[in-house]
Amino acid sequence: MTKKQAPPQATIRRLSVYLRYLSGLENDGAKVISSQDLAGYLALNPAQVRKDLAYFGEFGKRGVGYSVKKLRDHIIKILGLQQVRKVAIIGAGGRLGRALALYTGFEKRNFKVSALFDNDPRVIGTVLSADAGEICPIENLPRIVKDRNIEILILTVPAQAIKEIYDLIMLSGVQAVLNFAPFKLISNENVVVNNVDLTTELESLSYHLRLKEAGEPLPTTDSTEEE
Amino acid sequence: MTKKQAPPQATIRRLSVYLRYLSGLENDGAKVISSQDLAGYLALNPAQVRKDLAYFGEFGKRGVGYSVKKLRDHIIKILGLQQVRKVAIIGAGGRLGRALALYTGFEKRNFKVSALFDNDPRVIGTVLSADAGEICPIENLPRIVKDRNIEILILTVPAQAIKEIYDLIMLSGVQAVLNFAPFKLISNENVVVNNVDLTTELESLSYHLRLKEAGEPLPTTDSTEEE
DNA sequence: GCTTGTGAAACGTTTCACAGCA
DNA sequence: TGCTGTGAAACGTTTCACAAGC
Repeated sequence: MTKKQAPPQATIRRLSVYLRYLSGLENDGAKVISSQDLAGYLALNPAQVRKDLAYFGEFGKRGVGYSVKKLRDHIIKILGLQQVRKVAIIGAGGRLGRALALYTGFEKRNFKVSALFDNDPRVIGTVLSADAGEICPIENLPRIVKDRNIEILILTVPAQAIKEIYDLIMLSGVQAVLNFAPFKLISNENVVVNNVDLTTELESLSYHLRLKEAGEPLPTTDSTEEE
Repeated sequence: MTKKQAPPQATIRRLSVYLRYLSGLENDGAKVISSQDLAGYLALNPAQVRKDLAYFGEFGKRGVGYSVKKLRDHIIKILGLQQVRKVAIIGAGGRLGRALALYTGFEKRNFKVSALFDNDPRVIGTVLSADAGEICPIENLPRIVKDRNIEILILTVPAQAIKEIYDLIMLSGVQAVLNFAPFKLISNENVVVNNVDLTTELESLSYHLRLKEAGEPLPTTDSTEEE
């Protein structure tokens, strides 16, 4: 095995998808899976699956495939999912924030919503779940993040709130942010940011609708889509 | 001007981001913006901004920049946002579905939630908003999509529901899907799909946290997507 | 002067094709 | 035989660098 280079971001995301599929396979009692089968299910190229996994070691057996259980355990380790990751939601009084605060799917995947924040006095003090406790004022973010060892912040605030919270986030020392707010947060050396922009998702779909309206029953094989 | 090739998917998404920024600029009274300034604000390369725009025409003036108003209008046309796009939510009884059904931000961007679906008898018949009317049984999806000219479906259903709804979606003739459900839907020639996977977003952040724990340097990346 | 539009170069990711091994 | 692991090729996107034009 030679010197490995850093895996692409896309590889990390696919690992997460492989993991979910492998968990299902294990429940069904499957012992072994080939890159062919894994790729087929997810509409990927088998070589890509093998490359993705090879970034992290040699997990397969030639002529056989990958042990479902062993591969699953490896991916859990690679993604750092053995331990519970504590999460806080900023903007917990809004619709999306509340929905995420009450969403139970995170716990199944080892993420625990452990604090809630908002700046609206009407919701501060409200209790949405036992684990997360009451909604706290945003000013308390740095202290509470440290007290409760929060590792990930989920942002669901309106656009104008960014000015108010950016410095507090940086002060908090948190290292990862999942941003649903309608502005792009840039990763820096201290904080990794994943941006999810619902408007952009809908607008990119609108673009494809417009393309079809414009009538491109095509001579050439187009395939404008991605994952 | 020579033969244009198809713009990358990433370009389409950036157009959506440019559009939001341009709208803000216009409110602030700005008349002209350079690729330099636009790129600076969004942490992009100026050449990339120019290339993105050049896929669709020559909108700028050399030595000057781009007219904020004209560029904004162009992007609206490119993305097909002049007209209202009707949206339906499948899984409107769940937490995320409800939050999106009640979210008012879509309307501001010209998307109108015009129908709601669920398969839970306890929520069918419930009215969440005047425009969307009452929550309908999923069986009615194909008929209602056609009756109300729904163009985009938003999926917020649990994993096991896919078997039940996949054929109904294809039958409905809808051409675009925004999928929040924890399985990957593949685009085909009839339907474009954007996948947003909350678990994958969190797990990729967990990977970066684990990297830092292991004491490795961080390549600053960011994401979106996807897919 | 300044900024756009664009070929060409650089970079990154995916796919191919096959050696190596069970 | 069957499937993995991997260099090399193919492909796609981003960045550079500069000619063209205001």
